[in-house]
Amino acid sequence: MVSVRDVAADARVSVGTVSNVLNRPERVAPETVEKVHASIARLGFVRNDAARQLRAGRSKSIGLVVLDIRNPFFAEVARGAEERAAEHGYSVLVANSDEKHQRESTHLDLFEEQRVAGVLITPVQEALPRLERMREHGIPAVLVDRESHDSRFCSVAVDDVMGGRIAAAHLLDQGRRRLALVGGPAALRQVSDRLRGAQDAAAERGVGVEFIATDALSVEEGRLAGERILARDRSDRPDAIFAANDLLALGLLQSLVMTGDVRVPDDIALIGYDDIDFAAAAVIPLSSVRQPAALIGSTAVDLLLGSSHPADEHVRFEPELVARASTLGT
Amino acid sequence: MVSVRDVAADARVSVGTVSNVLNRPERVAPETVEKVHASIARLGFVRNDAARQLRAGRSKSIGLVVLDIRNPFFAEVARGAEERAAEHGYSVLVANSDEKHQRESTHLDLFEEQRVAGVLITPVQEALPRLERMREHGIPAVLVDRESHDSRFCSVAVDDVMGGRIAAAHLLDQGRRRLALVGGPAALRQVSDRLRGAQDAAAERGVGVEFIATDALSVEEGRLAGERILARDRSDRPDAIFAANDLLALGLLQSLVMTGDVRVPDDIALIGYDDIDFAAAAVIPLSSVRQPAALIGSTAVDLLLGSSHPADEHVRFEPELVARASTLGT
DNA sequence: GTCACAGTATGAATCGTTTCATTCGTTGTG
DNA sequence: CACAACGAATGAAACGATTCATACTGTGAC
Repeated sequence: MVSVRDVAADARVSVGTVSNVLNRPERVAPETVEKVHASIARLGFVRNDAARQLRAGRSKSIGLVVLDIRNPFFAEVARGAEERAAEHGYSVLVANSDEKHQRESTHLDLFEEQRVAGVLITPVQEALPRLERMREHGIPAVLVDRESHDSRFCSVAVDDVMGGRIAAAHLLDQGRRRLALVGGPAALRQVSDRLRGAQDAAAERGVGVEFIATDALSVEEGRLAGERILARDRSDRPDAIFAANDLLALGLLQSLVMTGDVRVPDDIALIGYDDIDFAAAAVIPLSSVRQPAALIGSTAVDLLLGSSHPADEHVRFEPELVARASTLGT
Repeated sequence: MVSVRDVAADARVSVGTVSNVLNRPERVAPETVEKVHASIARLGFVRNDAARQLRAGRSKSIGLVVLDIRNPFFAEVARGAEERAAEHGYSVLVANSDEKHQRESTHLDLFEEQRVAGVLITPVQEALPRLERMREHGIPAVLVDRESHDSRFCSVAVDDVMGGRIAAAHLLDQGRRRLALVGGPAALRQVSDRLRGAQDAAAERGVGVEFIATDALSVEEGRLAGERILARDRSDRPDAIFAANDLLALGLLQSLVMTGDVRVPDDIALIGYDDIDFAAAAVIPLSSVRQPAALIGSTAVDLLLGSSHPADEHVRFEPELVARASTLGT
């Protein structure tokens, strides 16, 4: 493997000069730069990032921990983050927690060992103590898709309580009264906040919200929840369902409408959350609550790398109702 | 920042012993192990991966370059790869080429600087020379979702020509004769192979296949292609469309069915490719050609890390027709 | 009492890059 | 002609973990 030393020898300059050519060519005489570049090309030299990092004490990577990369919402967040990070000369390491503490923790360990410049994370639950410790070790964190007023972490979030409120209010406006929220695990802030918002909106009109728990926020879990609802007596079913995300909603559609005998929205109105690309093309075009995914990702990077910002800046975007056939009828 | 040296001092042992506790505790006396662990915990020591890598000469990461991480097919491939890699103690760095040479190349540069253990890649076009050079530098590659008989690289692929054949044959079986393939860029092997397979199947029955080019394989591009088709005279439209992937197909559905006046499958039958989760829940449940995404990812990792395998093993999976309403009618 | 040996622990050398205090050489000025 | 000043290049030190040849200790055998 060829190193700066080899390049230096080949170009008949010192290693320091090679390094300067690489990092601040303006301090090196043009013809020397030329000469060194020629040697680099001839020998096929490739900088060793590990050595560079070791010296620098810090890597040029940002860790991103999401709940589920298969959820297009998070895929989009990741893309937004990646793009902005690249502009700053950083790259993004994406890790999946699969909504599991254990996996989240393992990934944070890895990120710590890599001395990432910072971590963007959608915590599974209360990961704050762990993140505090990391910050003491010089690794800052930005909470993504998650409010954090109490703590001293930056955060980028969409108001999930308001989102839940918007979704439920919309269902109520359509004349529905037997509301259910499908989602889980309940410990996820996304789920509990959206539920709370829905309950608030419902309570104002004197109705309650049933909570139908799932093990995860996936299409498959949505399908299973749908089957459980189908197993009930017709009179015992909700007349409106608010799914905690679009994956669940699409799964629900599959079992309720396609294998079941439920008409949407006639029998049950359905609204999802995130407004992923696929929602608009669903069997019954899916109403949803839109979040600016890519913007969330890029903003999180800005907060992490921004030098001017205070240690606890909170950016909050507003969710937006996108009403389609699944709640409006034809 | 606390280092092995600090731990050693705190535990009153040598740095070598600390390292041994970390890496081969069986060679260290139990009580010493105990003592060192206590110091590690007390000081909050975290191993510096850069230093470790520098010494080792190689990282415990695998680079994965996909065309588009927002495509659930690739998200699933990534997950499959990640899971298998974790079993071997490796992690996966996912990078997006967005079907652009430039970006692909930049990511490969980065991976090379990081001395990754290997690269899994779905090349944008002919990236073989570049990959050969990387192999000479000790970084092996496995081609993903891409045949490679000519070269000496391992590959994991699904027979795209056969997939195209299956899709077209199915459309022809439904009595369609004016076939079109929507996809692009044409330089992508995925696109050209699927087109070729479709043309072969069509030619056998004496019909041709129109090629409707798109700039990318995305929902948005599908929408645009749909609009272009809608702009045509009714009599000039195809009666069956084979979309090069499900994203395009879902975009086509959106413009053809939801904003346009086309009935699917009555006026135009539509089939996609990949059978992503969302295909089954589409406005018209989408027929598709299924590929075992997660298996592709995990197999690629096996090929890369497998010690026994020859340098040019080729794993090929068979695509599978999944016929739904978008080609079958109700 | 000596020797061999196993079980542990040691610490200097190493990986490849960057940094920075120095040195070198040239030009311009008084 | 001496000296200041500046641009350019130098090379040793440092980053932190791992490795490996060596040293130490105590036990059992002869």
